[in-house]
Amino acid sequence: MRETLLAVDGNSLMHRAFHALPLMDSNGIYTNAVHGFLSMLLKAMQDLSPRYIAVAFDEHAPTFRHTAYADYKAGRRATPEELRPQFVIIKEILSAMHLGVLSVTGYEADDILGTLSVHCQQQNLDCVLLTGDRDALQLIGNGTKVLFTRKGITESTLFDSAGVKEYFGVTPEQVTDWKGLMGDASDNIPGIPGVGEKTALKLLNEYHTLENVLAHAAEIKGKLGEKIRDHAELAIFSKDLATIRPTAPIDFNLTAFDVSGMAQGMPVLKKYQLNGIASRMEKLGMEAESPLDEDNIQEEILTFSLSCQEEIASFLAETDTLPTAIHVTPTHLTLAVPGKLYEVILQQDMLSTGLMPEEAWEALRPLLSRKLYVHDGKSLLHLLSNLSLPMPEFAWDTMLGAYLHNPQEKSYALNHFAQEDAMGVLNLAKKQEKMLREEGMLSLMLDVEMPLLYALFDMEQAGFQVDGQVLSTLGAQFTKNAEELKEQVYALSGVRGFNLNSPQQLGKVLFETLGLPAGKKTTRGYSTDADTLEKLVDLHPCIAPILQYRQVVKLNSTYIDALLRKMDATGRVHTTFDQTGTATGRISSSEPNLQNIPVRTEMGREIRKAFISRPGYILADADYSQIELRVLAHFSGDAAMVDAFQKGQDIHTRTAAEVDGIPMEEVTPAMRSSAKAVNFGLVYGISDFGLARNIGISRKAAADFIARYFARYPGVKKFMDDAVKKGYEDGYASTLMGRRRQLPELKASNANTRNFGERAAMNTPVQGTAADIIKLAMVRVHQALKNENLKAKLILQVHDELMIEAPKEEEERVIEILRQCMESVIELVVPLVAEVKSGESWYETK
DNA sequence: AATCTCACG
DNA sequence: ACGTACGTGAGATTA
Repeated sequence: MRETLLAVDGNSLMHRAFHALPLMDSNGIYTNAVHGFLSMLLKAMQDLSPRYIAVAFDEHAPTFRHTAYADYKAGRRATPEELRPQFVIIKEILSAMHLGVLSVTGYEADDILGTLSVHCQQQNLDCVLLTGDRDALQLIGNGTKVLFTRKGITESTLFDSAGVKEYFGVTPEQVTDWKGLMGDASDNIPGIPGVGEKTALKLLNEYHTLENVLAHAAEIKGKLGEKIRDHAELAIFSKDLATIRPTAPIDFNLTAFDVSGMAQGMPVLKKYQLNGIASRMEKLGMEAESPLDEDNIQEEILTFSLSCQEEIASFLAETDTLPTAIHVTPTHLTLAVPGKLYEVILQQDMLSTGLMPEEAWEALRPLLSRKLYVHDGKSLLHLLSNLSLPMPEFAWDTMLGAYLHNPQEKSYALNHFAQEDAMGVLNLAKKQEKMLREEGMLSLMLDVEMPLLYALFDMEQAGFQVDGQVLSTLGAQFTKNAEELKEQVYALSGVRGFNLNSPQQLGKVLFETLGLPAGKKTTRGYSTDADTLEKLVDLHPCIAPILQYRQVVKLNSTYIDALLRKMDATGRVHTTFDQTGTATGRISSSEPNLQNIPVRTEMGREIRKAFISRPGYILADADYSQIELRVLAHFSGDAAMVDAFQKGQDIHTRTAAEVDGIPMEEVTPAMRSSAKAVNFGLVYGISDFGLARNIGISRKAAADFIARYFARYPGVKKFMDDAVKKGYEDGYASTLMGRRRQLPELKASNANTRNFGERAAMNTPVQGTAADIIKLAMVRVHQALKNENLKAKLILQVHDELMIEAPKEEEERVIEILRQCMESVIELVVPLVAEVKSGESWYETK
C-alpha cells in the first residue's frame, strides 16, 4: 500500500478554526484556533492514517511589512489581533511534534502545498491536502486528493477528481478558469464584474476554458458578452492570480516529518493546557517518552593529557541547559578529532574570574595548533579572551559557510545545520566546502570572510572611546529643548496633555481636532511620519515644533541615553558586528548600532563630538567616494558614466548636464540635487513612483526624467535589464566576488512580490559588490597594521567608511595605509577613490 | 509581538 | 492590475 503525506494549509485551517470556535483562554493566552486546528488534524489522522505530516504557512516578503504588504493583506482579510499570536503557538507545537512546518518568503501556503504534491508524485506517495481553500482543488489528480473542511471544524469531505466535478460542477483543471471568471473576494481576486458562480459554471460548461470563453466572446450576446469583452485582461489576470505555482524552493526530507515523533509534543500541549487534545492523542496510542538517558550518550570523554595524532579538530563552546536567556553561558568546551571527542568542563568561577586552571590550559595548547573547525568563531574568540587564553586560528567557520550558501536564513544557530556537537561541525564543514566550491564562493570564504572574522573581533574588542561628559551635556540641552517644544505644540494646537510620542494620539489631534488634510494611512489610522508632516508645515504653526520635537527626542533616547548605558569602565563602547545579518553581504552593527550615528542634521551631528580618540591618539577616517555608482559604472561599462569617473568629475553634476543637455557649468544646485536622487534611485532599482515621492515631483515628470536618463546612459539601462533577466534565469543575484542572494520572490504569483524581486535583482549586485570590496579592504588594512607592528587599530566600519584609532606618531602612515589598501584592493574600469581625514573626534573627521 | 517612526549607508 | 525605491537596528507605543 502506498504511504500518504498529509499536507496542511496552516493559514486556512487556523482562520477556519478561529472563526468556528469561541475565544478560549489559557493563562490569558487565546488558544481557540490552536485547539480547533489540532482537533481537525487529529480527525484527519484517524481517517487517513498518514505516514507523514507537513504544515505550510504563508510568508510574505519582509520588505512589505510597513507598506504594500499591510495594504495587500488589508485588501484580503486582516488577521485578527486575537489570532495572530496563535500562529506562533501552533508552530511551536508542530515543531515539538516533529512535524514539518514549512514557509518560504514570497510564497503562499497553497504554493507550498502544490510543491509538496509534486514531490509526492515524484516519490510515489499519495498526497492529501487538508484545507478550506477552494484554490487547492486545482491540485487534485495524479495521486493528490483534497480533504476539504466544511462549515465548522467537525465536517470534512475527501475530494477526488470526480467528486469535485460532481459537487462543484467543474473539473480540477477548470478551477482557475472558474476563479478567473467569477473572482474570489476573500482572496482579493477581481474576476469579471457581474459574473458570479452560476454564470461562470454555465460559460465553462459551454467553452471549457477561460481562454476559449474569451476567444468566443464575440458570439456571446447581451450585457454578459459586453462585460466579458471589456474585462478580458482582468479575467486572465485573475486566473493567473488563482493559479498555484508548485515551484516553492523547499528542500526537505520527508522522513523528517514522520508522525512517529508526535508524542514529543505532549509537554508543549500541557504548557498551553490543551488537555483535551493531549488525551485524544493518548487514546490514539501516542505515549510521551521519557527523556534521553544521559548514560546512553556515547561520547568518549578523555582528558587532555592524552595526545592525539590527527591533524584537524573542531572546537566548540556548548551549553548543557536549554538556552532561555539571551546571553547563554557556555558550560563546556569540546574539541573533536575524527572518532574522538574531548571535553573541558567550564566551572562557573572560571568565567567570572576569567581564569582557567593551568593544567587544563596546558593540555589544550597542543590541540589548538591544529586546523580548527568552528561555528561562530568570533564568539568563541570572545569566550577564550575572557578566559585569558591565546587566540587560535580557524580553518573554517561553518556559520560563515552557511551564510554564504544562503544569506537569508532566519537563524544561523548550529542546530539548524548540523548535529549540535563538535563532530557535527566537522561533517558540516566538509559539506560546505564542496558546496561553496561548486558555487564559486570558496575564495570569498577563505580570502574574505574567514580573515574578516579576526578583524571584526579585534574591532569589537577595541571599542570606540566616548566622552560621557559631552553626551550628558548634550542630553540636558536636548531634554530642555524637548520640553519647550512640547509646550509650544500644546499652545499652538490648543490641545493639551496628549502624548506627543504616540502617532495615534497625534493623528487624532492633527486630522480630527484641527481638521488638517490627512495624507497616507497606516493600518492603525493616519500616518504622521516626517514626510507627511512636512507637507503640512504651511497649514498650521504647530507642525514645525512637532517635527523638531520628534528629532530631539529621537536623538536623546536612541543615542544619548543608549550610548551612556553602553559605556564600559574605561568609557569605551563595544559594538557587535554581525557578519551573517544581511541579504546583500554587508555587515550590520548592534548593541549599540554604531552604523547609524547621526550626521545629516547639524543638531544630530553634534553627537559625533562625543566619539573621540584616547589621549595621545587620533582618529583616521576613510570614506569610499561614490563606491556604489562606481561599481555600477564598472558593471555596465556605460560610456558616459565611466568617462565621468575617469575624469574625476562630480557624478551628480555630470548626470544633470547629460539629462538636461547642457554644459556642466550651467547645472544649478536644484538640478544637481534631482540628478543625485536619480542616481540613488538607480542603485535601488528605480521606479517613477519612488523617484516622484522622493523629490516631490509628479509621477509623470519622474517617468520622463528616467526616460531621459536611460537615453543618455544606455549601458546602465542594459545592465538593469540584464540583471533582472539573469535573476529570472538563475534564481539568484550575484556580486563581483561571487557572493549570491537567492531571489525566490521572482517565482511568486503576486506581481507586487515579483517587482520587489526585480528591484533586489538590480540592487544586490551593486550593494553586494561594494560590500565585497570594503570587506577585502578591511582584511588588507588589518593585516598591514599587524605587519608593520603599529599600535593603530581598526575600530569601525560603516558600509563605505573605515575608522582607525592611531597614536599621533602613526597618523601619516595610517592615512597612507587606509588610502592605499582601499583604493588598490581591486581593479575596476573606473578608479576607486578613498578620502581620508583625521582628527580627535568623529565630528572633526567629517 | 507587532507597528510606527527614524537614524545611517 | 498592482504598489514602490535598496540595505540595516532601535526606541516608544499599542495591543
